Amino acid sequence: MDAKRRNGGPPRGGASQAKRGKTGGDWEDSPSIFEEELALFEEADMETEEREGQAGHDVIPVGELFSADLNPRWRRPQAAPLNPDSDTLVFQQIDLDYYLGAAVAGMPGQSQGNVPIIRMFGVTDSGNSVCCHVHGFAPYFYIPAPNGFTSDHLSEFKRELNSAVLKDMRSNKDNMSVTVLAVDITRKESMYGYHGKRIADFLRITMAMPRLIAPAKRLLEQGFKFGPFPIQSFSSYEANIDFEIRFMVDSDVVGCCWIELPKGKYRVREERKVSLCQYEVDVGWTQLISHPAEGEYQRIAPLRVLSFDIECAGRKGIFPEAEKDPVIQIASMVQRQGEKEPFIRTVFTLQSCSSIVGSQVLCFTKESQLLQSWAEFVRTVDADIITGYNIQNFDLPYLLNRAATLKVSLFPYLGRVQGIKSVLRDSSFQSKQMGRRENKILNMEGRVQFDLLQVLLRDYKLRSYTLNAVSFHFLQEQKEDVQHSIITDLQNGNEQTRRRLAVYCLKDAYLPLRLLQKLMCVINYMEMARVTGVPLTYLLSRGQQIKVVSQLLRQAMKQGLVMPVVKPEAGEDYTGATVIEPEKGYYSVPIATLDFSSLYPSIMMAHNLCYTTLLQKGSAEKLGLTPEDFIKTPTGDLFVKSSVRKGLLPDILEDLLSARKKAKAELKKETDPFKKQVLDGRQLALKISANSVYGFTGAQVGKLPCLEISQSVTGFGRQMIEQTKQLVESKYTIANGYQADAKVIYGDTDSVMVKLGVDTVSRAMEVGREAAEWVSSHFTPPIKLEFEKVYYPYLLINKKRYAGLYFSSSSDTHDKMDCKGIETVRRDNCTLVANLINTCLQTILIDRDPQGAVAHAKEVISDLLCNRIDISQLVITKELTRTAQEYAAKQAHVELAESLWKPIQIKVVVLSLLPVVNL
DNA sequence: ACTGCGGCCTAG
DNA sequence: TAAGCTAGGCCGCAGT
Repeated sequence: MDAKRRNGGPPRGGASQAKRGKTGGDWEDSPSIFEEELALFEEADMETEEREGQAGHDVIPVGELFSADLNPRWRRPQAAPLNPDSDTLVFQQIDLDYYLGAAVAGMPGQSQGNVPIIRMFGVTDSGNSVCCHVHGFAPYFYIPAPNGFTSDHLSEFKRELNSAVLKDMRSNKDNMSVTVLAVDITRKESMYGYHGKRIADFLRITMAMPRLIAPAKRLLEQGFKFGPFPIQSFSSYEANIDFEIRFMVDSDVVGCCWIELPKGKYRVREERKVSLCQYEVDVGWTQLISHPAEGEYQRIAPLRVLSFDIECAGRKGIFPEAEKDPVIQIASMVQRQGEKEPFIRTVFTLQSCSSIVGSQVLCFTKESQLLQSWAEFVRTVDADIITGYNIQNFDLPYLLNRAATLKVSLFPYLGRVQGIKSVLRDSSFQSKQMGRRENKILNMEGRVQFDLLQVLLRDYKLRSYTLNAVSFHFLQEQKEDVQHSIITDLQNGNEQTRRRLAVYCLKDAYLPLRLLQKLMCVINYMEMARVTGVPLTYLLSRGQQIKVVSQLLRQAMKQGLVMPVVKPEAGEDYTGATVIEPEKGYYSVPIATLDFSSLYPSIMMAHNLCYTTLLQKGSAEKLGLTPEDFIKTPTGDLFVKSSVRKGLLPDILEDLLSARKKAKAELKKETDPFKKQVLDGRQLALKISANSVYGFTGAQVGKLPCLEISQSVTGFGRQMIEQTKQLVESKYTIANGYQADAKVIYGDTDSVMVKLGVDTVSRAMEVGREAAEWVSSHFTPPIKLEFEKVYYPYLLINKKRYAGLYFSSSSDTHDKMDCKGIETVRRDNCTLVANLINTCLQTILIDRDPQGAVAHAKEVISDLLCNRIDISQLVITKELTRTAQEYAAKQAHVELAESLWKPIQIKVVVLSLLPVVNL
């Protein structure tokens, strides 16, 4: 195995070897479909722009020379002159960070020493890139003012804290003298717990730099003495907020929103530009206008998305190492967001390469030239988004290490800020949800790295994450057929064999673009950034919590509430949802399914559950509240009603869900497919966000856990599903004139499956709808039970394991066969088991032929026992999914299942399924 | 043969 | 320093 990973290669081991057949050797055959596709791009190009043309079939023997002007399309459109006195600058911000730098004269904020400066990168409607330095915003946090504190004490407090922080510094390499910029008294209230709207004095402590917040907080916590006050320990508020988030919340900027710099309010940098962007400007942080993503500001700028893929020539059987094995090709495709096709298609090759219609081939004689030129290409194209498959953990690190080995000194400047070197770091990211994940991180200021593999790992549960498998799954398309083991041979062949490799490489750069488009990743992620208010990059690099924090802070600020810093400590788990004991069996009658829509969010809204409404022990008495003022939840926790105070979380949830309703309504009306996609992405983001609020309150090792909220939510849920069962079973009875006594045969968390005793799907739908409406009337809005679907027939195997034919749109034909929890949907089974069970289920549910299912199972098992089935079908996916990353990175072979999945076990699986079917 | 437990993955 | 939640089936394994 010479070079590439991620090629869904053949399993190792004897039995499957024979099936390989089609390896290299026949590369003189007719052009592949992909080549024809490339050629079509060429034709389209010619039509649209005769004069320019991409000279797509050109082969450019670059050799020692490289000019960034080789192709006029590489550069962004010429930027019109910008006059800050008469022109307003409007751009969509896509990346936001901060740096420490010297203050710029005329800008607000400290003028001494290094100051934190927010930097926004973005693109204008005309496709010009912008780098905007935002000045004057400084980090801060709060502490409650001690008793007796007045404004007379401010300067003393400030002085003492400043000197304490200075003394605490191990080294003061910036030679700072001022660490505490300001201390002010403000009227605030803690968001944790209801205490009678008791607004109190808080000290707002502004620090010179973000990294000074933590030591200041620690010193104040440890016990701090100043002036006449005794030594005391201060709890802190909002001292754990990322500086970017702090800025965005305070300036009402959300991720990927449009920013307007009004004329006369900003300055243009001509000389002393530090970025490669076309416009570089300075602005005071209060001068910029942030537009909410509504109306015309829902649009997306023509961002440049660059996808690339590299090939390296490894040694036989050794995974390529950047210190030893050369990079031989880099294919790149660049597409403007919203367009259908990439407008730049190019491949950089080492040694000569025959032409490829529809793409530009640049040939280099020296690898170092190839690398340097590609870096130059990236800077020239000035991509906003960089994508590819596993670029984060393979391609980019490899290129960087290779360039370092070859001492290509100009290579590692891939960001948009001049002079900032891209360096590699290791990071480990750990969460209960995703386990520990080791990642490499490469800084590329101003460009968003959008590794498709990472997106898929986050958002999709797949059996295999190889590019080939993923492409097949989503696009019904596969990679070009080149075995990775022959890559080195292709390279060492002639310009024809290298051409074949280049086509392969181009396709690997093209597929991520196609997938990005098909899955609407860019749009969906942007909408998520807009809805939750975090920068786009956070969505791939951070967890769920930061999104809730961002929303919480925004809502809290409106009401003068501040968020406490809590020390994380794990405690006892709390009780979750109820799963109704299933009446296992095969049902040849329609089963109606009723669901509470957005159960947990609607519980929180209906009962006003929030940090700000929680009555802690003794609070009710202390505040003299009457029983009408608050409720007692099923877990015995107390919360004030919205008549006393409306909670923040219900507010957030209402905003999210009403925005979702709006998006769905607009979606219905919209005809433009592109705008439709945006709206659909938005409603999805809104739904996900609403659902993650509950999880946030229950995250014990989190930013602000509140188990009273989360356990009350699940407590209400348990009560509701129980009550729903009772209601349905008490109303739909023979005694009440119905055909039969209804029976809830199963239910999980927010749903009940009801046998209504009707014999047709359409009747089940009618009664189901009616029942849902009637049950809903017993609950506080916005809690609502909805009719969702009918299963007919229905096979209930166990808790969380069932299958059925799913009817919802029509009562005549089923939409699909729905399988939950069964081997067919689990990724820890070999495909043979999944396929066998799937076929059996189909036979049982669609053909209604359980005997046939048994016969089929027996046949497969006997085939297996007699070695009539290719053992390669027994390849397991368990290893693969667990270490999907390493798999993709190393092209690890999957193992044969013999050790784990013996035929006998398949028998067991099948037999556990079939008895339920009344054999 | 049974039980308890950890690992894995799913349902919701 | 950063990390959404619990319920629960089923497998393999160790101990009795």
